[in-house]
Amino acid sequence: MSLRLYDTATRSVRDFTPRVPGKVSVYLCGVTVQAGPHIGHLRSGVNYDVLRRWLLRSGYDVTFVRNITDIDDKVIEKATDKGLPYWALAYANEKLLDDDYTALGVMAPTYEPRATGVIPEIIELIRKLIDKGHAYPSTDGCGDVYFDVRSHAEYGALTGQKVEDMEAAPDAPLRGKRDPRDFALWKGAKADEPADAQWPSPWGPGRPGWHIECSAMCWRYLGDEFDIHGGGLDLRFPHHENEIAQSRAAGLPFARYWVHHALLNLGDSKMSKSLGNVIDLAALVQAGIRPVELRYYLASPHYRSTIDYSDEALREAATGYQRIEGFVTRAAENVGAVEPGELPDEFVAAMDDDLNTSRALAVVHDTVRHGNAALTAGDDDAVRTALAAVRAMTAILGTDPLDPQWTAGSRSALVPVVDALVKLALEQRQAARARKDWAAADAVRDQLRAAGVDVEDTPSGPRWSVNAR
RNA sequence: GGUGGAGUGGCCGAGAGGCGAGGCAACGGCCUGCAAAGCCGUGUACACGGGUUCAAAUCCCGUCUCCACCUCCA
Repeated sequence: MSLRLYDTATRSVRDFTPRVPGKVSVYLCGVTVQAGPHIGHLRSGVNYDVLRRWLLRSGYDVTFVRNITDIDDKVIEKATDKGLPYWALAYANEKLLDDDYTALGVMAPTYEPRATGVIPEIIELIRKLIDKGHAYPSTDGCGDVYFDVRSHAEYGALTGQKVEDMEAAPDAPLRGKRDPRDFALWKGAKADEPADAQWPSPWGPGRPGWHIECSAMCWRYLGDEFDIHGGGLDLRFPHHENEIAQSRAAGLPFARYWVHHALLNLGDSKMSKSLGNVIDLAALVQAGIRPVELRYYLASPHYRSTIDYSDEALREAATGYQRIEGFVTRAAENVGAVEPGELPDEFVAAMDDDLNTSRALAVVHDTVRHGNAALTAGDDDAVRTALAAVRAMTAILGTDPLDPQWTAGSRSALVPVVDALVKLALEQRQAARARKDWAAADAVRDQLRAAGVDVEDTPSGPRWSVNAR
């Protein structure tokens, strides 16, 4: 049994077979950095990070490219509003995105190209398209170059639409278009646009249209054909449809599998910058949610299921994560930090089945339950087995509680100091308990709790931990 | 108007013709001085109306509601 993936282009789950045995190339449509990221963007990062980890664990050599779209109308507009060059705003937002991805344990991509870094490839692609009769310069002399939608018979195949049935963009001035559905490959510079947002081209100064950059980046970094192209459901049309049209019409085979993740809704609609219904990581951290808990929340539902965000559901997820974390830390205290081991067959089957993380997580919880029972029974071998399995499984999801990514904070030099101090207090408490002075014993525990230290009595004596929040 | 998708127990969330995924919450029990954690047990849910079938949450027909896309969007 090996990986099966849902492919949007065929609307079916297909066996995944990479183009080159043993190697997988992935292109993920990243973010247009017009603003800082919200948790919907983070879902995207986490979902594909899980895909990537699963491919790696399956033995593939993975080349993972995720782009940054650093120029477009809104970036220019917002930068101008703030009196900044477009590139300063784009870079600042790119850093914010990177910070959040890092905080959530999303692995850095193999490469992260920017749209403005592939202008030569973009010009080359446009030239090919014009030569083949799939693109034409605007007839009104504005410097735009358009893709001729009618010239490409496959146009609409990805989303199952017929060109005739599509609504013509209501706000689109025809400018020099032959058909209102034709889209810009190159946008001629306008008089009021900043000079540093323009590049020379055979069709006059200007900048790339929205879609062509991705075709160019795929081509430049992954070649004529590659395995998986990913992105949000909202990008299927027009963005991905247009990418396919451009690349195929230019003679490139392009992506072999199309993976789209569902969106994260807040209220009645998807979280989006333009609607303003946005929550970011900083706000959640402020509310006491740890990044690993957010990651768990984002990775738990299937990637093709919409997440209707709610504080309550996020808190419940955090509690669920803490159950796993509780077992892992207690187990490690008892039998030492066992390294991640073999994956249970059921977990592998769930992940191979179009990355069914929910089903995979059920296996994690089952294993945790058995591990807890083993802990109570004092069966160290069983504890070690369960711990190794839980660590291996959670590592795939990127939520292994013992991963240094998440334990770094508690590895403070102060830990031994606190440990010594707490031990002193616990000695007092044990003494009080020995003489059955429950009031005094409970007072110690209450004071420790107030100071941020939880005390639990176990068969092997009291243990302490810092309050989760 | 066109194209995809969804409605599952108090909540979240898998499943997709017959065996009650899993988590959170709740209740009962065990353990505990108490607590916490943990373990055991308890819930018979699949939007609605028809139909097919020995058997339907799962298939078919119809209805309702919701989401996404067709315009910048992860």
